[in-house]
Amino acid sequence: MGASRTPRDRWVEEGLRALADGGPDAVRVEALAKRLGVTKGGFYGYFDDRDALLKAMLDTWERESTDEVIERVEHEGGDPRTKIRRAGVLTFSSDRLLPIDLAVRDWARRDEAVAERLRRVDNRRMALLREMIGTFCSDPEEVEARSLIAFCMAIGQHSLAADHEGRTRAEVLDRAAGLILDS
Amino acid sequence: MGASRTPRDRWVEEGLRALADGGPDAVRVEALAKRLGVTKGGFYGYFDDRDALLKAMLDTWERESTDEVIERVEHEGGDPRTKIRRAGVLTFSSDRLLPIDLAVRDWARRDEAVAERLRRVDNRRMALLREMIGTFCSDPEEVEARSLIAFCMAIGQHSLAADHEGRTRAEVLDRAAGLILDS
DNA sequence: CTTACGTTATACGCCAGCGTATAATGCTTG
DNA sequence: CAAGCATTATACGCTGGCGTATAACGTAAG
Repeated sequence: MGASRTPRDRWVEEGLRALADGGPDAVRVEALAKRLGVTKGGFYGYFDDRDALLKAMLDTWERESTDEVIERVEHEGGDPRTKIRRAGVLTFSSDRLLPIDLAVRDWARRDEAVAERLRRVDNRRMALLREMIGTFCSDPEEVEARSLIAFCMAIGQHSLAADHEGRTRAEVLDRAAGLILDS
Repeated sequence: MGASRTPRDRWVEEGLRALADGGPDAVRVEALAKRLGVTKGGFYGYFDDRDALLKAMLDTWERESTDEVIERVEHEGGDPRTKIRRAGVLTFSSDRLLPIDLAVRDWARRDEAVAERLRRVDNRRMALLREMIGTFCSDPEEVEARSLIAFCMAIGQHSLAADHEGRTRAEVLDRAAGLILDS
């Protein structure tokens, strides 16, 4: 048998890159083919149509941004605050996952199926936050509130264009994290 | 002279609606015409091309989401916490402005000119937050941190799909606002 | 070396959308 | 009422993108 010269995964990978760069509308079969250095000839051997690729991309994203992140966080251990920051780093400092995450969030506002997937992912992340923050904060209402704040910060900071008058964003974020994560 | 049956503003308005619903790629001249009950015939009397419409839309959005909001907030008065909440309500609870705002944020990640506009808008909002929070918090570092948190919450909450185990989002948000805005 | 099979290239029909040209329409003013 | 002019409809050419069909290609197995 001829080996797969452009395997299914390469299409998914390139699709995720296009999604990150230009949103779902930028995921064009022929454009991906061009970037892969082939024509779209082989594409329809792996996928029924463009929509099947989009689904496969979301499958990959969902798996990578939950199971793999959580597994690594649990495996590497550390105290709760360290775990929170590490989960944040793994998800939201990744050049790979972060832009995809942001694109998916915007996509979810227009596509109910995507919104459903995002809800699954966010609920797992939120559960992790609750667990970690719950170890040093006893009021359940406040645990929930702080978890929400932490999550909103992790996402929102990347959608925010404001400057900070001499301070760097990282400095302000560090101070903000202190306010939320210190009991 | 024949009165303008479909004035320039109607095109901008319908364009903003399309942007809110489907992002910049959904702003299609012929689709807007259909929704306006006309053909695209008149469009090119007002705009050189589709790109000119996009610019006009951003002009309108920029004006409405800064000058008009700030003017109303300043005019209606109240104590700082009230003003903050009112500015948030005006911008981020508006069925009209909120979806446009979120769409513009995503757009800005891919278009430097849009990012530049967003930076102007966000800096003005951030200045308002700083001023208000500065009235009950003396440490400038902490003012900046709290302002960033408040802003991230205002935006981020709408991109977040997680549930809250029996509580409503509004309840959790209220508690979170308390943590940030109480000195 | 040849065959068989999976992969890729090429060519096609189709539709959506942009921008232009030109004709029809309907106010508005004289 | 008629003329003039802005607005709108219609028709066109063009491009890009989807999905299909078929032919060329290359590699592994016999």
